[in-house]
Parts: sequence; C-alpha cells; structure tokens
Amino acid sequence: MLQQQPITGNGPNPSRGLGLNAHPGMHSLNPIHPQHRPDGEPGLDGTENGHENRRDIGDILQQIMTITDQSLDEAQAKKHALNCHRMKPALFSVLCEIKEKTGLSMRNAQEEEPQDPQLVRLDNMLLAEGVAGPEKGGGAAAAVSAATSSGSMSPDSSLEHSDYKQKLSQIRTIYHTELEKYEQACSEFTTHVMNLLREQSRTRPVSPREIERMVAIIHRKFSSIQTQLKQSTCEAVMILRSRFLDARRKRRNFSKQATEVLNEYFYSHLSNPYPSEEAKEELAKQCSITVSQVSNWFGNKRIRYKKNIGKFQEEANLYAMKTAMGATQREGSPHTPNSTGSGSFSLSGSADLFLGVPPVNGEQPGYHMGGQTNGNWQEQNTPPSPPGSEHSDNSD
DNA sequence: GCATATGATTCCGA
DNA sequence: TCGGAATCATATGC
Repeated sequence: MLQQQPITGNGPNPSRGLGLNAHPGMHSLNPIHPQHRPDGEPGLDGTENGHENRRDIGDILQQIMTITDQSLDEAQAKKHALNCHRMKPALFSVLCEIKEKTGLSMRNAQEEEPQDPQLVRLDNMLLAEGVAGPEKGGGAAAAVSAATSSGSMSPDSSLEHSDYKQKLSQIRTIYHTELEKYEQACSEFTTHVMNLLREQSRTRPVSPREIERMVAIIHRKFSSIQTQLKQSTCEAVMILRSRFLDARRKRRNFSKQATEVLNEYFYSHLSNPYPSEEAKEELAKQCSITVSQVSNWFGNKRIRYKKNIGKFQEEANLYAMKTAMGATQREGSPHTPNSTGSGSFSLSGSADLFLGVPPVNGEQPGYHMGGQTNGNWQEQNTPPSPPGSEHSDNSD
C-alpha cells in the first residue's frame, strides 16, 4: 500500500514536489505526458502551462489523499471544491482510463467461469424430482409413478402415494419460498449496490463495466447460497424417497377380501389357474393391487398348492362350497352380486364358474374336490396351454 | 422367540 | 416374456 506521509496542509507540498511520483500508481498517468498527446497541443504539462497544470493535479491528488483524514463537513466542503475544480474533468478522464485498463485485466482473470457441474447436477435432480421447474401434475406424481414402475414393489396404497406427494409438495413449497426470498434479497442488494456505485460515480470514476462486475460478484455470492439451498432440498428429497421406498418394500398381506377374490378364481380355475392378462387386470382391480402382484400371487399359489395339495384341499372345499352357494343364489336372482361383493366380476377366464357354464360330472366347474385328479398343470410341470385353448380341460 | 404364512425377488429354462 | 423353483424378508399367531 501507499506509504502515506504526514500531511501538514492541503496545498501543494513543496517537499513532495508535485506529488505525482509520490504515488506508485501515478506512473499510469502517462496519457497526460506530452509525448503521449497525439495532437501535440500544449496540454496539461506543456511548456507554457504545464508546470502550473502539474501543480493543479498535484493539488487535487493531495486533497484526495487527505480527504479521509478530515471531518465529514470538511470533507464535504472539499469534495464540493474538488468537483468544481477546473482540472477535475481532465483528472477524472485519466482515472477513468486507468480504471478501464485495470478493469480489463481483472475481467480477463474472472470471466469465462464455467458452470458449476455440481449445480447442474442439483438442478437436474430437482427438476427430475418435480421440485424445481413448473408444477406439472407430474412432479411428485411422476416421481411416484417412476418409483412404482421401476420396481415391482407393492404400490397398494394410494395413501402412501398421497403422503409422499404431500411431503414432496411441502419440500417444493419451502424450496420455492426460499428461492424467491434469495432472489428478492439478491435483487434488492444489487439495486442498492448499483445505486451506491452510481452515487459514487459522481465523485470517482465508476465505469458501467465495473458496475456489471460488481453485480456479477453479488450474483455469484447469492448463487452459492442458492446452491446450498438446492443441496439441502436434494437431501430432503432423497431422505423422503428412501423412506418412502423402504416403507413400500415392506411386505404387507393383502386384505381378506383380496385373498378371497384370488382364491375364488384360483380354485374355480384349478384345472388351469393361469389367468389371462385381462383376467389379471380385472382381479387386480377387484383386489386393489397391481397386475404384477396378481401374477406373483398366482405364481406362489401354484407352487405352494402343488407342493402340498393335501394341505390346500380343505381350502379348496371351502371355496367350492362358497361358490356353490353363490351360484345357487344367483340362480334365484341373476343380478345378485357374487361373493366378492362387487357384482361386476365378469372375468373372461372365470366365466365357466360365474356365468353358469354347465359343470362337468355334476360338480362345480374347475374345482378339485377330495380324491379328484389334480389336472394337468400340476403333473406336467410346465405352463399349460394359453387361455383360449383352456376350455377342454375342465375335467379336474 | 419361534414356526408358519405369505408377498416379493431372483435365477433359470422354454 | 412367462412361469417354475428357490429363496428372502416380513407378517402373524402362538
């Protein structure tokens, strides 16, 4: 820094000459040197008035340098005097030039800042999670559907969905509120600083580029705060998501009604317990579970039934009886809902049972009663013929 | 706490 | 891609 010497007065200090050499930065004042004046005009330090002008400049600089040591009133008065000084415009332009040069070099060092990859990642994630960006009905819903479709987890609960959506929505709200606050604060602070600089530009050279640079610095600072906000938001979403997925990963038994519907279908199609895609969809709807859960259930059921037919015989009888009773009731009143209680259970695959297909050998169609053969699928150990060719194997 | 039931997952073959 | 089989992980009943 400048080694400031004690200053005894405001006027030109003879002991310091013109003061130009006393300041290291004054080397940059070349533009006012005669050999740098292209017009050759006897300028600021030309031969005629040069000496006097130099004294003037030295005088102004001296005053500038001592201005901070003075009281506010004194300083204001001095400031006014400086502003009115006849040399002020010339000195001002010189300072502007210096600032422009130093500003350029500073800019070169600061510009071309690449976008922070971490910020990009955070932005992308927030966008993908539906936290940032426009609120599409998607946002949370999309995340939920993505979560449910990515794995075959038990998405049975719209309750969990709404819970997840609600929490995500909360995060989203907080995020946007905070973001808005930061943006507002940033904008206010920027305006404030710009006003200050504009105010200062009346007494010292402040180029528009300098203001731009200052604004950029402020924006960078606020953007780092925003990054932190985005980071915490991402963490919150990840925690919520992991909790949500963990909760969904937990196995839950199907409702009694769902199990009944599935069992009814299974035992009424024991000869060929392979529901078609449509049947699976219908069953899924009936049980409020997914098609893949229906598939899982039938897969498990077939295996476990085959492994231990004896154990399931009782269950089979039970469902046979139930269905028989249901069928009897339906005979009396054709529109009476079946045992599932829905009244709309009209699966194509279950038509032989529920739509009154004549039973083979006088028994309930498709049922294994005690001592009966178990049909082909258990013995063949291979998937049976596809639905459509199944109507011939009702002999179980 | 243990045995059993049950839904989900994974691997493999057709 | 579907289904069988084995297995895992959790729920449930005692």
